Amino acid sequence: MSQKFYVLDVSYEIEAGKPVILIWAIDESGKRVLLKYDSFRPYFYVLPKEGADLEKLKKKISLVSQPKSPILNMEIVEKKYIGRPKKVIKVTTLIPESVRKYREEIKKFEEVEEVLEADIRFAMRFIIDKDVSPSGWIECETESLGTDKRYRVQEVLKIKDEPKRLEKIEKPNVSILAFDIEVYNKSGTPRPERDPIISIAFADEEGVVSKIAEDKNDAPLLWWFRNHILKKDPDILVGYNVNHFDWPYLIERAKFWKIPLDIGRKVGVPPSTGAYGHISVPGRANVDIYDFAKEVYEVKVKTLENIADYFDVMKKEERIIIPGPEIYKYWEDPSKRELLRKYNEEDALSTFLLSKLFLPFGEQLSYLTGLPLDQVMAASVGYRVEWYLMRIAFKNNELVPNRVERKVTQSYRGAIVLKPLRGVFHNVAVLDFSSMYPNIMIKYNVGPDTLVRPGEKVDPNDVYVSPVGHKFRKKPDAFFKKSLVTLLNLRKKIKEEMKELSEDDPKYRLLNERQKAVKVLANAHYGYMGWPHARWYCRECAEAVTAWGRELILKALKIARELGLKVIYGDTDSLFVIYDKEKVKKFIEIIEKELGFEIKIDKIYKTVFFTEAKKRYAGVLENGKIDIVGFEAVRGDWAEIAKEVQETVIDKVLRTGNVDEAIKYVREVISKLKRYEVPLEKLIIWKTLEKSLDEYKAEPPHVVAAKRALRAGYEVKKGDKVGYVIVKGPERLSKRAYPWFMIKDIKDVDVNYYIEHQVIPAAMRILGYFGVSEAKLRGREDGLWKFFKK
DNA sequence: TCCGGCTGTTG
DNA sequence: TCTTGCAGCCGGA
Repeated sequence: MSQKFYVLDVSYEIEAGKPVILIWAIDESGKRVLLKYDSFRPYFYVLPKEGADLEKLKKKISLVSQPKSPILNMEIVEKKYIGRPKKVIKVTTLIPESVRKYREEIKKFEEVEEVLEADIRFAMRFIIDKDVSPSGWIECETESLGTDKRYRVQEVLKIKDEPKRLEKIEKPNVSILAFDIEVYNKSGTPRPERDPIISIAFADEEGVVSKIAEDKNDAPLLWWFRNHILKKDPDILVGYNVNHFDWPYLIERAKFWKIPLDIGRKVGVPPSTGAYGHISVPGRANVDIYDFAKEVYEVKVKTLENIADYFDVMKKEERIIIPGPEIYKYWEDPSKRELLRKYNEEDALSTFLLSKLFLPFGEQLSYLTGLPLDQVMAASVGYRVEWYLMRIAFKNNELVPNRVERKVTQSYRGAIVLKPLRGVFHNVAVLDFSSMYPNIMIKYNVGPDTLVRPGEKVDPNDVYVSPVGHKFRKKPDAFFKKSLVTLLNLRKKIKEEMKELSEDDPKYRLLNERQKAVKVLANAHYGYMGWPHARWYCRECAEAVTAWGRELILKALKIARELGLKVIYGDTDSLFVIYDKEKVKKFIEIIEKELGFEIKIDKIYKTVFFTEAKKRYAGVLENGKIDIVGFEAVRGDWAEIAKEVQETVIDKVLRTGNVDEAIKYVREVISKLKRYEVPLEKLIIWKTLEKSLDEYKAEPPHVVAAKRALRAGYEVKKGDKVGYVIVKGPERLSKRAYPWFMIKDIKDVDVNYYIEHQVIPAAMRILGYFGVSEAKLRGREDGLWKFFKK
């Protein structure tokens, strides 16, 4: 009988010398099962050199066959390689690990041009070939193998026929368990070989539980951790920054005590490091919520508290926050241990609540790309696009190009940014080309397969010529075009389906996440082409796309002016115009008719303000909300106090036009600073260490502060955010930068720096354009001051 | 006073 | 480890 299964993860194992695909799944009744499929075999392609004798080559390949993993089959197949038809030999073997060895050997043959698709992991190969989607459904004929002590599932089943993809949107009840650990860290950054775990908390649908270590022996805690997961048997494990902190720490501590950490669904198998630096747990999806947080760029300092606060999951004012460097104190003091427990539990709970919010999108991205849920968010944007493209390639009989090491090649020209008209404007419409780059790629059939290479002869009627001279064949459809059309049509279909549903239908929510995932993938295609690491890298293609984009926006600008629309500003695919309803309507029609692209009103500003700087403006939207773009207020590398001041000034000036009140407000903040009444946390400046400390040529403040933290015993590495504060003293500024947690007394802080270099510049950036002088802002009269300065 | 290093942003 | 264009701070010559 045919059965339906929701796929959680796909892996494989070698059983009796043969590979068996393992599909960890949930059946329609909610039973956790393991499906075994034993008739899939690893393979790769051999692309012969021009004119090579294929039969001879086959014989030569058969000679390298090894008994442990013999070459089972060789077949000459017709494929396409970057759009050109090719005859290749498909070589099938037995053991996935042997593919690499065969590749290295066969690559050396003089008749061989390239060995292709020999670097696709076996489980992914299966997912692509059988069109299986993790976080989606399959249907197949099965035979029960009953229970099996080796696997922690309710039933093991053997797939008797072929697993078939099933389009079914409903989701079974997938169980989520969140956890968080706290560790002892008296001497700065905790070290697992020395510092024990002092508290662990779990959170799920049923609530929160935790356990605190009684002494420095954390073995009981580790056993409790293991047994709690096994008891709960979650499908998805979540945590915050677990891939780079909690898991490596737990694994080290478990090693120290020789405690088995086999918390997955395979008995005796501990977590291991996966392809994208994530921790892989057999049979469960181990998901790091930090991977979602990374992409929430509205939140600058991405601590769990900040992300949870931003998404209204747990407000900062309503919870306990213990600063990292002080955690150990709460454990050492018995009267404070309950606070530590509370803190730990609130972290686990907020992680759980965030996972409910984020996972649906991750599941849809997983469904589309084919990457299992635990990998898809850990993988970078480029890899997500690439796995999606590999599925498209398989469906179109296209060979997947190998990854090639490329030097940092010459860069290319990007988009156009118009110089804004300086000042305050009312009733401004922002007109945006819809999906400009994807639509250019589709219209001009852009791709490495249609690109006319130097020396190739073509009829001028058969190609599109970009403004920078690159030519693309009009036929057949480019590989990227197929991919994009598929995505754009899918999005249309999803949106139509959504119209039939009410917004509180769970199916609506799922479809909405899916259409968002589709959009993300489509929009990343252009950037992918310009990524030197991409398999389908094509610099000329990316260059042509931006060139067509520039042409398009300039043509639109001309049309707007001819219609008498006043253009204030424009960037890449948008034009800001004074909103004249009739003219804008006409403009949209002309763009559609004459240029063949869709342009839409994205938003309307009641008031919008520009300095002469590009990519910086602020406005009040029709709904009354303030929108700030580019200015210090929306950057993460300015002190909170400066951002707050600028935001308030913008609000006052744009909404009420009350410049005097803004001045009064700034003066008050300056006075507060002088009286040390602004809390330290609003004075921290956060910057990322983009390199490791010894790579810096210069010594900017955040590097100086980072070095101080390092000397104090804190681990500081590339990619970390460093929060520093400027203190008083005679030396130059950077020498006075200290890590925020090393400041003992707020009176050590150089408030003058914050007044002169943070608050006043941030306020003046706006007020300067309303005729306010720095002297006036400081409370002095204009005149003499100005005279002396000049 | 100018330039390069550096970061975080932009669409 | 998806792209380029841009502003602005800081140190050092």
